[in-house]
Amino acid sequence: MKLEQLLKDSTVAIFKEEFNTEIATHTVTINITKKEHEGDYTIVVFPLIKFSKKSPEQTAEIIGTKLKEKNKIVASFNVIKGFLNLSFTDAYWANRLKEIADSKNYGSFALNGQKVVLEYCGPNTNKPLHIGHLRNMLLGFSMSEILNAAGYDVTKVNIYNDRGIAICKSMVAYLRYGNGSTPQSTGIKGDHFAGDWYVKWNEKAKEELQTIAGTKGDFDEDQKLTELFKETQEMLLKWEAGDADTMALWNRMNGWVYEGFQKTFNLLGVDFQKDYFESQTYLMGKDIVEEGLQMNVFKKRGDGAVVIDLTADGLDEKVLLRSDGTSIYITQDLATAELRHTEFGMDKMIYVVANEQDYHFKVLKLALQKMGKNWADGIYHLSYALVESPTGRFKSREGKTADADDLIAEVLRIAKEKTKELGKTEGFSDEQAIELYKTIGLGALKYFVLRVNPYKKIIFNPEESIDFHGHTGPFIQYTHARICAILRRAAEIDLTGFQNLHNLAAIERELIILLSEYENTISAAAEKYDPSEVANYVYNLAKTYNKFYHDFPILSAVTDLEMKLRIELSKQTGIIIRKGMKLLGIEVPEKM
RNA sequence: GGCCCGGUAGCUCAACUGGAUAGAGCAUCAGUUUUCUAAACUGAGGGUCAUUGGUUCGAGUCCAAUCCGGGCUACCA
Repeated sequence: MKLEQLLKDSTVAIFKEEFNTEIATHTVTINITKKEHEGDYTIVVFPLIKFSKKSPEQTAEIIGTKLKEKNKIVASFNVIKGFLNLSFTDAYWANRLKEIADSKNYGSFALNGQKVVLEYCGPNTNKPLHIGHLRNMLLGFSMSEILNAAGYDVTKVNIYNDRGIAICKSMVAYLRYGNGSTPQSTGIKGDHFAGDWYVKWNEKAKEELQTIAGTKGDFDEDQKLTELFKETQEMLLKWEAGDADTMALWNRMNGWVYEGFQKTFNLLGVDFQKDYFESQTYLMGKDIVEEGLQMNVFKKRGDGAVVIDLTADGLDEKVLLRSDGTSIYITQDLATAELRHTEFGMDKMIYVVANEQDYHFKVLKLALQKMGKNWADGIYHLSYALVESPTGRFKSREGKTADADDLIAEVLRIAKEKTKELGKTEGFSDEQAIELYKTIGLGALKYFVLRVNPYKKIIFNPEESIDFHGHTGPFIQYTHARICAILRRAAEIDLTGFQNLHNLAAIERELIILLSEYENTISAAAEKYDPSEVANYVYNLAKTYNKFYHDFPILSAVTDLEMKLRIELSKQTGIIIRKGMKLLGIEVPEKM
């Protein structure tokens, strides 16, 4: 029985008995008691006084007295203004720890029968992954772990933007200047290799523009005047016509890119159960548009374009199909959504995509809902803000790219340097040491990104942002390593009966309460689609443990029972830290 | 112009969705190792929660207006 629920139900019953009124369970608000006051949980009685028709103090006093009478786990209570602070018996908390220790799957909910399709990453194949993808991947992966723990059946999918003018630019530049080089021959990672030719294309186009009169100074427009661009457009037409040579080159180049991406995915520990390719979906969508027209949800405009009128919903009239009958992005997305629904029959579909596309996803969801597709109610756009450098947005055109691979490499380098400095790898083999640098470096990076609420932008300064002290991944990892050290020494100790210790220190109770809140944290993170809930929870837990660790002897506790309980407390804290960090996609070392 | 999202300590972020004296970390200063890992712990200073009004027992949180910053408002993706 959940403590909160018990308190709420009891309070409702008390209102019936004492004040002869029915109150709704949700009017009883319960918080964890603030540290400066005595107590474990607090009932805020202000919302209840209109039912009790007594002063806040009197009401609190009555509820407190009756709660204590009815529940022997209530040890004492105090009333401050309208706040009823309840303390539970140490026996209750010691048994709560026992309960957590005994429950095998603490922190992973039973399957709830709901299916989720979660799309994330969504790279273009003409350039390497950048810091935005990094935030996307970390959020997406963590969200899938959290939803899994919350009982959902999650399928992770990726969609590759693998066609169009951009990849053709890479192909043309490679044909012209590549001389048959390959990632293997140059030693360049495949996605970077393809990206380099895309950069080359832009350089060459600019060179060519200097020989052309009548430019407007707008590269997006001017580039169309170049021979290079014409060649690229021809390439695109040949691709669309399925020309054998073009397809072969396209396949070859994209193959390199996927190989490169896969390395990054592996390093980060992210994965997908299914890949979608724009090249396979870009022609789809005519059917669903036709369906919408039949239903009179969409309409054909005078110029032949198919549109949906969303002005009543505060949006605009939105084109869904070009006047020449070809698909655009939204057309594909409509079709892909429908396709996924037939494939998976999911209850929720989550798109992890930057907030630049908020409008797009509103349109997508509304259009499908207006077509009467009930499953569209389960569409959720996990929108996240951009990652910016201290001087503003990272812009590839200004050469201020934040390449994901570079960033990861930099973090690993710093982790190695700092770890060696502290002499933490004594007694480690070379492989173990490298593994540790990776764990710590990635831990720092991932935690840095995930501790922030998704809708808030992140200011990222590669030199300064990665820290290993304080509110960081390595701080939490370190706490875990300390716990492991204790447990190694305590391996032989029989912990049976620890719950019989019935006088706990404040910090011990605080720790048990925190452990007790873990499942609530998972629920909150899943409901809000927000991994930062978990990140902040785990930090809080680690910080509290460190204080406990500092203030109390564990292995050399005075009594046997104290020792047992403290070891168990350490053990459970370690387990929850490991589980919580896993939800963030972060590993924790046993030594560091 | 319209719509969406931000604005909290010098910096990076919290605040249990309307609850108590707004909390952490970094940075600064001062401390804590013969005792389980000092990537730790303790203490100090640092705040007009962008501004102004409103709603109520109570507002960083809700409403209105204003000011800053960003995004969208494409038959691009």
